[in-house]
Order: sequence, then C-alpha cells, then structure tokens
Amino acid sequence: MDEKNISKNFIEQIIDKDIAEGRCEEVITRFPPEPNGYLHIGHAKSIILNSGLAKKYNGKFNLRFDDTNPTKEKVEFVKSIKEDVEWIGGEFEDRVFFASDYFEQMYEAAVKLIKKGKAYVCDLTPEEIREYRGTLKEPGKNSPYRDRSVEENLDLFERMKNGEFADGSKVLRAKIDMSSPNINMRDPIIYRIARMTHHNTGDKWCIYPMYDFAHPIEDAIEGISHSICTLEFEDHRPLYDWVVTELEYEHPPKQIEFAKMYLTNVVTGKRYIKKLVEDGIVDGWDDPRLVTIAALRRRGYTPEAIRMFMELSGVSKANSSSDMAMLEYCIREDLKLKKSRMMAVLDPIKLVIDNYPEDQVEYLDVMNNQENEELGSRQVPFCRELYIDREDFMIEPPKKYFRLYPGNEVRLMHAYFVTCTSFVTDETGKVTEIHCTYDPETKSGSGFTGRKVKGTIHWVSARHAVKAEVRLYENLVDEEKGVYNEDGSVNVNPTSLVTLKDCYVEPALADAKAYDSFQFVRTGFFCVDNKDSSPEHLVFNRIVSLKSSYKPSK
RNA sequence: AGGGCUAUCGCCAAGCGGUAAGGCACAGCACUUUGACUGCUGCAGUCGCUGGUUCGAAUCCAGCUAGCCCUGCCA
Repeated sequence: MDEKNISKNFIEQIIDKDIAEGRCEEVITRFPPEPNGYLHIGHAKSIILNSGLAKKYNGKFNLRFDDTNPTKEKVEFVKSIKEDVEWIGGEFEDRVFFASDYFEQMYEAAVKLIKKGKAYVCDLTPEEIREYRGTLKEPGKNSPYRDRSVEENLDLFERMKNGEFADGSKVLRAKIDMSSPNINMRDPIIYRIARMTHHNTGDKWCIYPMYDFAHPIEDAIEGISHSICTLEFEDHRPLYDWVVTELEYEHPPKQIEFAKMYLTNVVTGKRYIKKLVEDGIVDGWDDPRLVTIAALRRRGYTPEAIRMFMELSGVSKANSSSDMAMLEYCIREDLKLKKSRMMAVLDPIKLVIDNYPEDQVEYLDVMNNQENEELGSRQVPFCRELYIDREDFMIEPPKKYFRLYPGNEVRLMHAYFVTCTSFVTDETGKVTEIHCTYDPETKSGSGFTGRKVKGTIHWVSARHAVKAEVRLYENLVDEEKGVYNEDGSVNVNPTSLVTLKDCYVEPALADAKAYDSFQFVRTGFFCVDNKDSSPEHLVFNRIVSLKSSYKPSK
C-alpha cells in the first residue's frame, strides 16, 4: 500500500555493491549468540537485521551458537535462545549450527597457519604476555618463542591437543605484528589450553579456539557472505580479514559493524540485567520491567511490534539511544486493530442508577473492536449498580472536564446517558457512591439524536464483574541517574511496579488465557500474565498506556 | 607511536556537490458511543567548530572539538 521507498541502510548499500561488483552470489547471514544468558532487545535488533537481510536478498539466515568457551556456556540457554529467535521471527529453518561442530576444522586451520609459519606456540605466562603486548601508546615486543621452527610448533601444538601440558601453560598465537597500533594484531592468542567439559563435545578437547580465530572460520565454513556484528568489533576486523586471507578461503566473508540498540529509561545490556536478576531486584529474566525478549513477550509485546520498531529505528554506526516512546507507538499500532476493546475499572467507585429497575439485567451487544468487524461481538451485562473509575467523577470539575460531576450528563459506553444526581462520601470526604438517573431513550444503537454529551465513560456491572489484579509497569531506572549509584548500589525507581488489587473487569475476561491481550477502554493495552493468572485469579500486565489529551489544569 | 569509529530537530534517521526526506515526541484544529483511533496543520535559514576548494558544500580538502570502542588465555 504505502510507498515503501524507505531508503536503504548502509549495510544494504554495501551488499548491493558487493552483488553488483560480483563479490557476492548469495546473501547468507547469521545470528551468532554465545549461549550464556537470555536474549534481549539488543539481540532482537541483530536477529531482525540479519534475518531481514537474508529475506530481502532471497538468501539464507543461520542460527549459530558461538560456544567456544565452555566456562560460561549452558545448555539451558540454547533452548531459550532458539525459542526467542523463532518467536521474534528469525527464520533459520533447519540451519542451527554450533561453533563446536567445527572444532576439528579449526584445529586443521591452526595447523595450516603453523605450516605457513604464521602461528607459533608461546610459553609465556599470562602476565608476561600482557607485559609483552605493550600498551595503547607503546608497541609490544616479540615473544622469545616467536621464532620456533615449524616442526617444533607442529609438535608442540599437537601435544597441546593431546593434553600433555597444563592449563594455561602454553598458547598458540598468530604471528602478525607486535608493534601494530592495533592491539588485536599484536600476535593474538588463537588457542588456549583449558580442561573443561564442553556442553557439546564433552571432554574430547582440552584446547579451545579464541573468538577472533574461530569466528571467521565459522563464517567461512557456513558460507556467510556478510558477517554483521556490533561496533566494538571494528578493531577486530583487520584480524578477521587476516584469518580468512591466510586460510585462503575462496569466498571470504565480510564483516560489517553497526551500532547497538539502546533504549532510553530502561536497562539494556546483559551484564546489568544479569545483576538485577541475581540481586533479586527483579523477579527473574522475564520480569516485565526488563527488556529481555522473554520479558517483552510476557508483558504482551508482539514480534510484529518489535520488528516494526527495528524498522523505524534504522541501522547506522552512530551510537544512539532510541526513545521508548517509539517502541510504545509500535505496540499500540500493532494491537489497536487486532485486539478486543474491553471495559475494565481499575479504581472502582460504585454508580447507582436510581431509576433503573432493581432486578433488571440487560445484555448489550457490543462489538469487540469497532474498527475491525472480524473480531465479532459479545454480550455485556448492564444493571442498576455499576462500577466506574474514580477518575471519571469529580465533585468540583475543572474547566473542560467532560466526565461525570453533579448535574452533568454523560454516556455510559455502549449503554445509556446518565445524569449525576448526588454522591455519598465517608467521614474523610472520600466519595464512596455516586447516584444518577438514566434516560431509556438514549440507549446505544437506538439512533437517539435528541441531544449530545461531551463525555463517554466506561463501566462494569457490579453484580457480574470479575475481580482482577492489574500491574502497572514503569521505567525501572531513572534516565538521569543511570543503573548504578556511586556506591555501587542499584538505582531503582520505586514506582516501577504498582499492583492494583481491587480491579473489576467484564465477565467475558474470565475466560482469558495467558498471553491474551486486550485494550482496556481509556486505560491502555493489557496482557494476561503467563505466570500468575488462573481463572480464579486474573492478573493483567500493562503493555502500554493510551495517549491521553486530557490534561487537568493543575 | 597510539589506533579505530562517530557527529544532520527533544529521540531515531535519510542525504553521497545543485540549494535539508521520513518516523517518534510535541503543539493546534477537526472528527469521535474511548479526551483513544483517524484526518489536517505546525515543528532544522541550517547539518559539532574553523578555515579552504567551487558558480554552488551537510556532502570534497585541511585543522580543531566532543563522544564511543580497544592493553581477557571472554565473546
């Protein structure tokens, strides 16, 4: 429909050029997480970018677990990552790979480098290696083991593999340039000895390749055309290129870097999220205040909304922080036509219609979504006693307040016009009950045009409503103050979670299942919590509130 | 003897030598059985700064400034 003439991002421009100049026959991308934690919004960007590129260019998208360091990796994460990637819409089909599946080939690649005189076994201790590396401003100096013969290196490396040396006693290093201004090129370590049980290869190996060596090989083996990663790997690109060049791959993959996704007012970054979870400040990886994919899903965000958000955010190399308001716009946009519009009263106050028959109940036929007939309709019970939201009534209304106040007439949504006649307060002055009269002529759908009202308020039948709990989520941390205070304590917004206990929702919502989401008229979009909800105890998480243009003057 | 990258509206972001797209946010108006939605209108004389080249510069050149990243046997 719309002109999708959105200009191409810089990565697409690079790919176009590679195709035009014959450097690339098929676009193959990958998402290469290390299975050491849950995925978050930042990973979502990478998944959507990589899989989106594959789709646009009729190529392929692989999911690859970068499991070259067994200490930090756990099988549980493999499962959750797969689910999250699928949920977000990354179509890897049957192409799930593990870096550890390539250990044999990586070993051979290392042997090849040794034979070419491009790698050597180094006996320096970790401390010595650090000293020899030099600093940011000073060049490093050559390891005394740098000039070992090919034969000796071959022998030593094989014995490293065979477990003849203690952990950490020897490493294999690429022989590049100890005086390079790029520290990554100062004879980087490409293999270390570590007796650890790997989740995939068990105890088969006691030597493991380092990222800088393994990653380009993984990409090359899978035929990745464009290896897209984040900005901090820019300095590693020369090494990446060195590896694929020295290994003489016919179609070397190309690394392209982009800026990470940051969001204002929320904790992005796996490290911080992990700390919040470990410190018990949030209740698990899927706490709806977090931006892990699991949390967003539990909160009611849809993959479509997240994809739209990434589309709108764009891709560039400038460090930036996207506005939460944009994500919120996307979820509203996605949900508004897809979800039923229900009435729910979050802060109830009783409304009695004095001239409505005591025993009468009417079932009103209500469209689930006035803008989408496909969603059908439901019967909503209406009777003499209702609950309305406290904020929809004022004793002394400010200017431009259209809702209920003594003497004012409003529409009860989908029902009748009512006029407030009186109200009851307790000893503290708090309103406890409101009385009104209704006009039977004004029934919704009757075509009544006699007079108009400015306000329409929502309600639920006191006799039929279902009690529920509603959780409102706000930003977990203050934008200005950041995640940590100076003393290292976590700086959490105390109002980041508010639970409203005595809410009333339409009876139809009693059947709602986990992850079902709805628009609550006037208040926003809500999702049935996947953890705490049962038919007896409904819990709704607020996905996002509606924009309101009513601003009470002070 | 440091290196790499970045800088265009409050937030993202196009722009690739021919006279500043778009989205979010915000504001106003209209419409409305949700003060939602929708529709319309407004919102950068200027592109980090200073010079230079050019008929013409956000785009090219030089110098400067600011921010991010790099000294794991992590990824």
